[in-house]
Amino acid sequence: MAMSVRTLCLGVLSRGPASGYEIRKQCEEGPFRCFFDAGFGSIYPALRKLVQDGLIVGKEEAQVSKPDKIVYRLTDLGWQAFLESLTELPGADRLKSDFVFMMFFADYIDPEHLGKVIEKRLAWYREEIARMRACAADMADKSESPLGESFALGYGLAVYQAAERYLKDNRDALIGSVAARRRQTTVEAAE
Amino acid sequence: MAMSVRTLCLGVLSRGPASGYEIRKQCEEGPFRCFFDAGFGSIYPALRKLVQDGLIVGKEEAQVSKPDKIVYRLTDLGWQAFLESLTELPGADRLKSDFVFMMFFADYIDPEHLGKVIEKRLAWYREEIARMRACAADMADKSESPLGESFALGYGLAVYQAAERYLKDNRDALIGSVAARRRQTTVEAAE
DNA sequence: CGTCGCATGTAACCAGTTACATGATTAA
DNA sequence: TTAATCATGTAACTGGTTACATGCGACG
Repeated sequence: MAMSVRTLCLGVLSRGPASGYEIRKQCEEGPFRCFFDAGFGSIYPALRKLVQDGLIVGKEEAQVSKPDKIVYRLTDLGWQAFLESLTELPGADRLKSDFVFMMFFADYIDPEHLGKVIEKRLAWYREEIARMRACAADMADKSESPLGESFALGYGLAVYQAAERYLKDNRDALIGSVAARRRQTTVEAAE
Repeated sequence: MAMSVRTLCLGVLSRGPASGYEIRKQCEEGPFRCFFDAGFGSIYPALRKLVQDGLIVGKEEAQVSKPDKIVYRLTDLGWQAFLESLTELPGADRLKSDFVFMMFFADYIDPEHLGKVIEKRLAWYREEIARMRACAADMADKSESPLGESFALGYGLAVYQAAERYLKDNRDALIGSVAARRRQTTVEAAE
């Protein structure tokens, strides 16, 4: 299965009709947040393509004190394509982390800056974890909420918590060691 | 800091001279493996660009019973650029996971296929964890190995282990529930 | 005698990002 | 009146992937 903005849109629409703007919102805020990202610049063209291919249909809806919006929903063909995509094998995960790249070269980073960077990441993780917890609580309220959604959310939560814990537990040792090594090399250079 | 193949090459070369081919190998096998990925099609052009910009220099080296290779190393300017890139703030991580996308819609997946997919992912995690452990052991042998490298490796290990554990602990419940719900809806449809 | 590993590269392609354009309404 | 939110979209660009081209030596 090649996860692209295209399949992402099908997935979001399988949960109910939505406009392009709302799809974007769900990527930013909903349970999707941690795994997917797509900007307007990729969503709108994808939606148009999906309409062309007959996988979705759009209906313009007027709103009070808001611009009109085009609400899309899956067609039978769209449902078929979506369900079929779920029978394939998922491709490999791809993680691109500037942060880990940086940590990899921590020895070259000023300990003070290093501390700041890790602190910031830690704060970010905590925010994300809180958001996910809130999302999980929301889900628990609704009975008959999809099993997959809570499984995926739990998965993300487990991973984020592990990352948070690792950073919390190892940050001081790393920063301390880097600082110590720096002092040492400074002394050596002076001799 | 915008992590790109360009900065990736600088990072790899900061650990010692290497050819384009060797850089690729390190991305595939070394401690970089879990965080970065780049093919020849992006590495070779990046290297040429870096030479043009004066950040690295290449020297052709003959080898016995192997094709010649071009070994690159950082120039002073290259070191400067690399170190400076480490003073910036890292961008947000981007994870693209077909697997989590699929799990999100587990309710629509045939339980048998679901089991197979999760099993495969679990096996993959175990392989990766073993590889990382071996890599960590290698590092421990060498004294004076960079602190950042083991920190980054430990971080990856922590995350992968958490993912593995979550999958192991929750897989049966998920598959069971999906199967049960399917049976139920089948019965309801029959009525 | 085939094919795998080493080694370098190019060209076409594609997906997605960024920046821009438009415009109404609402809250500070 | 300024900024923010809702809402849709386009055009240019960038970065990276894929597939191809080339060639030698080793191994089975």
